[in-house]
Amino acid sequence: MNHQCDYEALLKAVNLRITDNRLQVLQVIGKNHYPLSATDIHHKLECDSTINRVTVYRILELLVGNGLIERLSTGGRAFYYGLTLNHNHRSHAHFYCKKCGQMECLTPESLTADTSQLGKIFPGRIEKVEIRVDGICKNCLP
Amino acid sequence: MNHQCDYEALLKAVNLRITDNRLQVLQVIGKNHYPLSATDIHHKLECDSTINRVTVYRILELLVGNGLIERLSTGGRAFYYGLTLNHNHRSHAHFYCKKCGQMECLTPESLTADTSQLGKIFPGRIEKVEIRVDGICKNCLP
DNA sequence: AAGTTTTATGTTATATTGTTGCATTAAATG
DNA sequence: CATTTAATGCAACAATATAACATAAAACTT
Repeated sequence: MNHQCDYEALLKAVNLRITDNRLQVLQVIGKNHYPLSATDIHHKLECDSTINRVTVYRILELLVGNGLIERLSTGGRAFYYGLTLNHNHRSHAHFYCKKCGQMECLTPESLTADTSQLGKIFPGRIEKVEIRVDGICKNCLP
Repeated sequence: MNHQCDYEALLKAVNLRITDNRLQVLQVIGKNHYPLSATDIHHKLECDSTINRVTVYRILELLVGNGLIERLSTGGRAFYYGLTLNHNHRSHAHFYCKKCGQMECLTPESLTADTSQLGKIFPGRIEKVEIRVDGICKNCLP
């Protein structure tokens, strides 16, 4: 979503060391306009580097834990990852095509949730609200 | 959610044969007041029957396919299953506690989504909208 | 700068969840 | 009752993620 990010700065901001692998993972996620799975990311990186699959998982976990990326669940079995919302990346829902497995970002306007009541009445700690639309994307429609 | 269901009638209504295993799976899901994973369901059934793990998965798939139950994704790795919405079971969001892994149904009022725009502008086929709140439930709060 | 500690990465093994293929049992149909 | 079809069980497999331990790289200490 956010093509011009300074990924070094992002890492620095949360006190993480800057390594090649971390930058590459962030870059792949950042320049993609929809969320990717760990396998997607690993495949993209394998083209020009030799990063290990497990390292990808570890970096993803680290970045999620530090709030730089977010982990989305899908109608399928894998998690997908996208850059965390920021000033030029507002909260939005996602569409998951159960045929091709691709995630798509929906515009913030197309689907909005009113969470104002929830915060008042729910007794636990709320960390995030995930809205996902499942179906068949236009490319996979018969 | 819906304790007094006639599960035989539900199966009949969608032209599925009535078997003991199917009834038991439906009963477990139906009498539970929050969605359960396949493993949860299997464990509950193993107490007084000997149903196979794979059979549980197959029945769940069948029931989802026929619209009797719905499959929810969580912040974790397993799918959870609950009875499909009906007249006394309105559409609602779910809360997932990432500590104990339990799902909770939220009241329909506490969180509502406006999907009116989406249907108009989205070019693919929309099958469902899933809203999940992740966090820590009150029992797991420190 | 050399040695020590800490952190990041790689490698292999394992866990979890779900699915497939095939044999067997049970039910429905003729 | 014989034949076909459907349901279940069992064993193997597949996909995704994590854990345990070894090694490499970086940071820190003297």
